[in-house]
Amino acid sequence: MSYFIDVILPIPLDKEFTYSINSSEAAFVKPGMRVAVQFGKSKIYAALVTVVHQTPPIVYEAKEIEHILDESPIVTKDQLKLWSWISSYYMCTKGEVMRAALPSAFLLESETIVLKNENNTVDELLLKDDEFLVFEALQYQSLLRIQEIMNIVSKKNVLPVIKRLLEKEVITVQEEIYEQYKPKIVRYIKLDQEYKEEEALKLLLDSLTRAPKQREVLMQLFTLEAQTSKPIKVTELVKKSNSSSAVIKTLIDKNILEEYHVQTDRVHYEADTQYESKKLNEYQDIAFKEIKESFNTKDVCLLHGVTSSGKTEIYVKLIEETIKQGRQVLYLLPEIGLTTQLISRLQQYFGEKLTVYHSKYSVNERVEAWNNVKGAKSKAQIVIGARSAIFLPFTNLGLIIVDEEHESTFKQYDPAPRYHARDTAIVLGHMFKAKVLLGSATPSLETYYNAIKNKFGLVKLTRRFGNVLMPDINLVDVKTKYKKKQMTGHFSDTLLEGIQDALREKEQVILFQNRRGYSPVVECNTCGHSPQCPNCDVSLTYHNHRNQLRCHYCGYNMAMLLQCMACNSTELQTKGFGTEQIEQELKELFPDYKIGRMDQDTTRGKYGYEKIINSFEQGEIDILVGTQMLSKGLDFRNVTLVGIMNADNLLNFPDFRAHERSFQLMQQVAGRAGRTKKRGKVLIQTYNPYHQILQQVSINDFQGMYKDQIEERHQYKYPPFFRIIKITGKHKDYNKVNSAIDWLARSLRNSFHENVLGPEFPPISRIRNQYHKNILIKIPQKQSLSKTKDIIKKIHTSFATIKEFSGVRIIINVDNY
DNA sequence: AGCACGCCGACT
DNA sequence: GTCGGCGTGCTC
Repeated sequence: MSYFIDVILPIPLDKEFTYSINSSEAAFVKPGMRVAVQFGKSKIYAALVTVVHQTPPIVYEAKEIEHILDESPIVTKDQLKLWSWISSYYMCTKGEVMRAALPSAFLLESETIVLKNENNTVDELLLKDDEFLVFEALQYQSLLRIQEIMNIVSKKNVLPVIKRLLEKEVITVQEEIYEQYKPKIVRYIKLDQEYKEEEALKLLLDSLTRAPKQREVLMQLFTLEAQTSKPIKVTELVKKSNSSSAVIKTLIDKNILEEYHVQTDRVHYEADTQYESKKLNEYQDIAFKEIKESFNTKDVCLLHGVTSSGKTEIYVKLIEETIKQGRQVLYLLPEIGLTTQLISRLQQYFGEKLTVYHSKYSVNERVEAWNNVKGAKSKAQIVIGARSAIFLPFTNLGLIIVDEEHESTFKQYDPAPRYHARDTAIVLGHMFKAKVLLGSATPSLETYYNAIKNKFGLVKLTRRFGNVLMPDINLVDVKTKYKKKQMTGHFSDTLLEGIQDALREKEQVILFQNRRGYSPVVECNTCGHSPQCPNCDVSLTYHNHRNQLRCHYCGYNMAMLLQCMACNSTELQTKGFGTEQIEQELKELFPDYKIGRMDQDTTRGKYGYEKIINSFEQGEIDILVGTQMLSKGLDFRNVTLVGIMNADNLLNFPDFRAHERSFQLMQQVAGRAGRTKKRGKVLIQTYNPYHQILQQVSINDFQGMYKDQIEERHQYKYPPFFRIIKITGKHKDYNKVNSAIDWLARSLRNSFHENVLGPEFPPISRIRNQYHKNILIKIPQKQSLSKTKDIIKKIHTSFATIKEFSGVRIIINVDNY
């Protein structure tokens, strides 16, 4: 009897592949295990088994697998179900989902290594120069990696060289695969059984009088053993006894000491004093009860609570109840780097039961978290993480919390799968019959619509914690301020007075400017030319700090020009402003105060955020200037003034969500002000103070904003009334994308008629030397989603057969918002 | 995605 | 004349 398995490979191919296995392998292998398989001529991948069966493939001979990689499945059936849902809903391959879902340590790949061919004598004269270099290197080194060969011959394409050397039988090659995950082993030490008797011990110590070092080690070991019942680490003993590992090795060799190894986890928190969770105030308590009530009839509930209303405490109560039932909790956050404050708070309540999972953890740490979740270990009962945490192997999920539900970072944009973690979490919750709580001070229109339409429960929390008042928001009309000459740089007199007042009271100030760098455009005063990025269709942004011009899309940079590239005029002018310029102006205006800046440029590195946040918290910084980052869940006690430098560039963004986003962003930033007793103040500078959205922001009118925006969405056929799929073509040749996407749009129009928008070049049509062109497909609610996707797939397939358009990359983005 | 195979320009 | 550029097609 012959056996076969179907596997998913971690590459963007739509098919599953069939390999053959023998009967003993068939008895062992189960769906969800990884197997190493050869794919193509040389590559070996870790593939994931989905089905074990006995149907031989018809048109080809199945290859055999290399070997089985796991003792037991690492991926659960539920996960495979979720993967399928993601791949069909977001129109990507299962391989792409696999790549996103598994910690990279599970995705082994092979590497070709080059060895000397021992059973052949080489005539060196027959070798060419680069071949000889490799041959010579092999005389000193037993094996070479491709990377090393590249360095030796200083070429990037080394395959022809290797091929020729193989033909001349100078070398052999091997595929080396390795597991990246290495369990962390700790060496412990104890006294050999033989010396447990006091008599024997005494004799031993006497015998060591002439080896004082060894004696000292033993004495220390006794002391340590007396102090604690825990096992003693070798490293600890070395340190305490001031000796070396050599001494200990001698003792081990003499069979006086015995060493043993234990596998431990890298990630663990000290289970320091566990705080009792705080008692809820009356409003929180009502909200808590309402949420539970809504969970009786609905699976999803929206908690709409104004900024600093104490949503976290409610989450904590819900988490407590869920883990009491022995079920797991998933807590999703938009960006984990920004939320150390929240994590340490949760750690105080839940201590060891909490696992943090995100991309900045090492591959090994992630594997451990994965295994702990899979084994339903108590230390992973609560998982807090960014969007990729939805891929963990939960077995008994009871509650999912999606905090800051409106955040766009929940949607993955660039590599496929282009999934939305909030929406996927709802599907995941459904699979486990778990409850999903969405929390936000400024819910997204889609979610709020679902809540209004009774699809989700809706619970409101309108009071700030401790009855702190909502901040007082004022609009400052900079147009008249300029006319009346009441502006200093980019600051209106109103804003400056506000800052001075706050500083005088020893309070802190946050200033928001949604653009980094010094100025986004540099222009020649004589000829009007402005330096552009050579790879992208954008002006270069001037960064004063490094005196550089930088492209924010591809990272291209050059030294700041001294004269215009077109006319050699030395009169160059900067236009527009970013955080850097605000920082500089502030330094001149308030030389006695410390100014901090928080944007992508200052938060590089693992602890970039924390450094700035900490020093702001400690009061080392008086005024903090920053971009969007400032809006995300930071909790500063002493901030009483928030200034938004320029609201207009938010509102004028060419996107159907621009208004909603602006509202959310400004509300969130405003929410940073006045979190304690004193009422906070917010000043918004704008050229357009009568703009509807700004008016609504200023009076906290979420309902009004919702009503207006939802009407516009309805009128212009946008979500939640229509679904949207965006199709983008990319190619380095402008004409090629242009005609290819036009063709695609025409075919799509045959099926979807007026619901196909475009094709259109985006405002920035070239990024990294690739031209982009977009098509938008709007899908009415009554139109079947799956049929629509089938049609799109069919058109895509026939598109792919047209030779003329080959090389044009097509990106399909479902719910591209 | 990778990688091999195959066809055309720029160099020893 | 070869080297190496990239377009094309396939992978169980």
